[in-house]
Amino acid sequence: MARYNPAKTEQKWQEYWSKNEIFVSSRDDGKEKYYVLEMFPYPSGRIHMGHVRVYTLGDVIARYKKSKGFDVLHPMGWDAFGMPAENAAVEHGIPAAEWTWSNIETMRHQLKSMGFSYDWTREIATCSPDYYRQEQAMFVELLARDLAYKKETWVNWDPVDETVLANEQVIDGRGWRSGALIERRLLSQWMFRITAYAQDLLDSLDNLDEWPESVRTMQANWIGRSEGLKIEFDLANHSETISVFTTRPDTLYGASFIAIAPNHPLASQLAENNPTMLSFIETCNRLGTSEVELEKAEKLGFDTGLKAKHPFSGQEELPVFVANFVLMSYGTGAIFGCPAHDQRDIEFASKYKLPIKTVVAPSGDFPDPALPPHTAFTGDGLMINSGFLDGMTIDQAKAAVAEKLEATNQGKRHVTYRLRDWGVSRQRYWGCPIPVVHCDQCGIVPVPKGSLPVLLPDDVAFDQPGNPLDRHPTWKHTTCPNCSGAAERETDTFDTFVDSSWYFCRYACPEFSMPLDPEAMKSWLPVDQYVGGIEHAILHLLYSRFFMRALKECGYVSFKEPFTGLLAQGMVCHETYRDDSGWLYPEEVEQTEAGNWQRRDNGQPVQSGRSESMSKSKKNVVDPGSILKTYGADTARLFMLSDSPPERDIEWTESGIEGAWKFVQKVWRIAESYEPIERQASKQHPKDSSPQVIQLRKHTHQTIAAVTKDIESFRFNRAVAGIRQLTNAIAAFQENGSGAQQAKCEALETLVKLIGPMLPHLAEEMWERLGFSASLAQESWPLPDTSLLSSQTVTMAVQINGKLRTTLNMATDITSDLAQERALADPVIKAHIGNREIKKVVVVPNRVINVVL
RNA sequence: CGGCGCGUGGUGGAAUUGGUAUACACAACAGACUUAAAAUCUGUCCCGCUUUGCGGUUGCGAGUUCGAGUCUCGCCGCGCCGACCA
Repeated sequence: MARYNPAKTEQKWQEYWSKNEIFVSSRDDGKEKYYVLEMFPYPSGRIHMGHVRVYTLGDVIARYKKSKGFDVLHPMGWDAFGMPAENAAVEHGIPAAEWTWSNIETMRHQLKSMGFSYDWTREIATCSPDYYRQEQAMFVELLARDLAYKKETWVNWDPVDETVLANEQVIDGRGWRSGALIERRLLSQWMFRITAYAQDLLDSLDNLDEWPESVRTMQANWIGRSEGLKIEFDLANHSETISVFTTRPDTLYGASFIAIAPNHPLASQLAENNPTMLSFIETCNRLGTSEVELEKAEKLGFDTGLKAKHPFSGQEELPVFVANFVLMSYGTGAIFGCPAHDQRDIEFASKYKLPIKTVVAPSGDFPDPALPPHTAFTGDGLMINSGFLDGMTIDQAKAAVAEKLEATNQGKRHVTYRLRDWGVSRQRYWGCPIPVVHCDQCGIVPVPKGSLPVLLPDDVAFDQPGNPLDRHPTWKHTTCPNCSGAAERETDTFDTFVDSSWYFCRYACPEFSMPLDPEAMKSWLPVDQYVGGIEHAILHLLYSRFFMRALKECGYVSFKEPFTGLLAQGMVCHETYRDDSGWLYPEEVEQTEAGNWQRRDNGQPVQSGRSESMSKSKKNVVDPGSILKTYGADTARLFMLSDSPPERDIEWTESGIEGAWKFVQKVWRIAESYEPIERQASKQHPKDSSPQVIQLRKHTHQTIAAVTKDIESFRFNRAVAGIRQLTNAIAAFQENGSGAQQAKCEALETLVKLIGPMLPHLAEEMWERLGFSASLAQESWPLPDTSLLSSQTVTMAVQINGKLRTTLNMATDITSDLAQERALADPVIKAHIGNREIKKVVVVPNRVINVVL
């Protein structure tokens, strides 16, 4: 008996699928469409285990849906712009484009060897001019609709690399590459007006019921809607007014100061004639953005000398501070401080000896002796010391203050969001050029659609820090499309999140001459099932949701939610190993008989650490390439599906992959040992079969029902468990009597169909061996025979006072009375009851009988 | 500090959504086959006891219920995310 040879078999079927265009999608109006998509990879060089996991999950769904009769769209492409290509250019002198395309080549080959059912004719790469020209065309339209604009914003500036850094690239106040101290700088940046849709992005989350609750909550928190009041404070000694946003207007009588952000316009104005204030503001701006520094940062203020008039009394004057904890980017950039009822304000007030006036009386004991001193009371209570508000609840007081201030035009109810507009400018080379020119005469002029794409130049130099586009001898010099005078190109490129905000649309019409083909959009979009990592739960998904709304406004699409269903899968983890020299790869260590770890090369002891997400920096990675070579794609796929549910992290283990390998071999052995019988005969199941034969048939059909349900709900680990049980039943089946061959044949054919989406190569090979000539990939999913699903008898639990005492077999249609009678007649139960009195008997049909004493 | 999630054997995890806790595997141990190994097959495998049985067990403690891994409250522990959002 030959062992299953994955290398040979897998290649055979991959060639077959490709040659016969099994997975090339085209719309057939007779069928319902199903678009399944996994997040496309960044072409970093080689695929990693995370890719294997997410693409396996998507492939199971795609193959399953195809067998259920859907017109499936399952494409793949490349998120191909981004920093690593530039780093390769800097470090190894390889042009970014060349590096990227060669990585794509390698990874495409690797993905193909995994046997994924992609329609490769629709492949796209975001770095291809065919792709980014369309992105540029869409940008021009967003610009025309004021959904894109240029604005001065504060950014993290790395003075050594001469580039803007994202928050996550600033580590402890220093640039992640250069190590230079990061400055806050005001730079002119391109922005997308995502805030225009803040409310809709929030409201629509309610309709995304096929998304995980956690992702919806994260998005809602990110958008961060708060309702409050804008209050205008007149100044006693200045002509300006200060507009303040608050969610606690009820505490207005407790106000003891006003604080404005260091970069508030009024602060800048005052600092012009006040060097001390200017230097205070500069200190604030230098403050790093890292968590640690913010955590430690003391609340600091600078008294401007201005006095604000309390809107109610008009008499009371509140000092106006510039304070480092007030953010210009939220609300109005100014607050009123009510120390008694806000933790930040009480810290500030304690430092600067400002009054602390209680206006909300707690119902219980406050201050709570258990709490540290200087703790603000933020709970519920009734208003005191607050004039006309006294005695009201917080909510009543909020409404009363809003009403009164609105009546006198000193305030207005206002909703504000934590969400900021999306800054899309990057001072980088390897990205989509932003298609505008800067003309001295005409200002910012979009590049006309006929002149697109604005191509990235190939001949760029990385010998200096900063953006090579900016230094290119010729590229940025051009003429104004408007006046034909000399003009300069925009040298910023797009954030790569822009590229990934619409790629899923382009798959539907990869070669269309305009951004999107309306017909294709109608046929395929939105994505029915999106699969990807939880790390993109906020930004990528939110940006895509915004982009669809923007495209809808431009008339390209008619929907606004891009992803109907979302499956967020967990990470692939592995133990970490290290010794004095640093981290070690799993293949560099081995386990001793005592269970300790040591180095393979010199036997020195090695520390093993906890299991963490696979990452190159900790070297706890396993290369899919070597796994593929040793075990083949099907085994790797099975490992990813068994044991753990998709949304949870999985631990990569040697024994786990061995277990998957053994199962693949076991299934193959069953197929090998089986002599195919006459096809016609197998269809007829005789009526005089033995109970064992009927049992196998029932098991087969129950497995179909269970596995179908499990796949529909993405519980692949359960599906695998069910398939393993059926496999064990077939292996153990020794009957030869009437109907035995037919039953075994039916079980085997079913098994092959059920493993089809998970182990497609093995399944095809077995299908062929069972005597079928057509590809399994084109077969339909089995339907259970419902007459075999129900059983005449069921095992019921009999409890006494909720404690299991025995089990009894009963007919499924037995009446409750009869079931109760039989249970009470059972000798075990009788013995337990003894001569105690029965208070009550609860009968749950086909489940349990509980005798209450 | 806040938000969200999780806690079931040595391990990954099941549990018909309030109804027989530990399915399916991994590891371990014992046995069969073998000159031997690998592979394969069979058996044991939550804990305790006075072992045909009895008692206990889903992080800990309470509650609701005829019945709780599942619902409620309070602790403890772990993980992820956010971070001065007025």
